[in-house]
Amino acid sequence: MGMDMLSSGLATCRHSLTPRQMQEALTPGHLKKAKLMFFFTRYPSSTLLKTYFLDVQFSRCITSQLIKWFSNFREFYYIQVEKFARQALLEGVVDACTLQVSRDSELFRALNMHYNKGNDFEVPGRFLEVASLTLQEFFSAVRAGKDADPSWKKPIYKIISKLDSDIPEGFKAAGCSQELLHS
DNA sequence: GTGCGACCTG
DNA sequence: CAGGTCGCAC
Repeated sequence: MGMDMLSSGLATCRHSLTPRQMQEALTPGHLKKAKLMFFFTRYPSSTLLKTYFLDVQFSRCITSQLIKWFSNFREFYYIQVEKFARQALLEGVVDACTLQVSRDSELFRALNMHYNKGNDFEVPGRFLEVASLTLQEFFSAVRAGKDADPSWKKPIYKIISKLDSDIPEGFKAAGCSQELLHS
């Protein structure tokens, strides 16, 4: 009721900055690059991001936007995995161990479609391992009825957050979006 | 106070 | 994906 909507956070980006200060926003190319980076890291720190987007003039807004992107990536990722985990449960899967995400599985297709649209990047095998583990964790949790707890996903996030791997140096190159589009 | 993450919404 | 809110930690 009448409260000012001036909450802190991303919305505070609009300030009286000179044209030169507020220049250089993130481009579609940066987004594409970020999506591919997701195959290696699900929880990149702002520090790490700064070292992989050397062509970006970081500001609180830019940093927040990049962090937000990965947050959105994770959201999509976990939703997809959970969906397939529940589906496997309904289909009568018994051993969580038998749930492996391969390059020809439907889950992979969905994820690859989202983060690697043109399928022009070779997804690292490590990502398949992480995805498989995530799938198994969700499967086991749901099967055990853990989802009754409002915060049942937290333990899973904790596990997955420790599985980030190093990002290839090639990603540091400004126009890497082009070179990476091989194989 | 600020930064970050999850969750919800459009 | 961006916008906003809430909660947690520093």
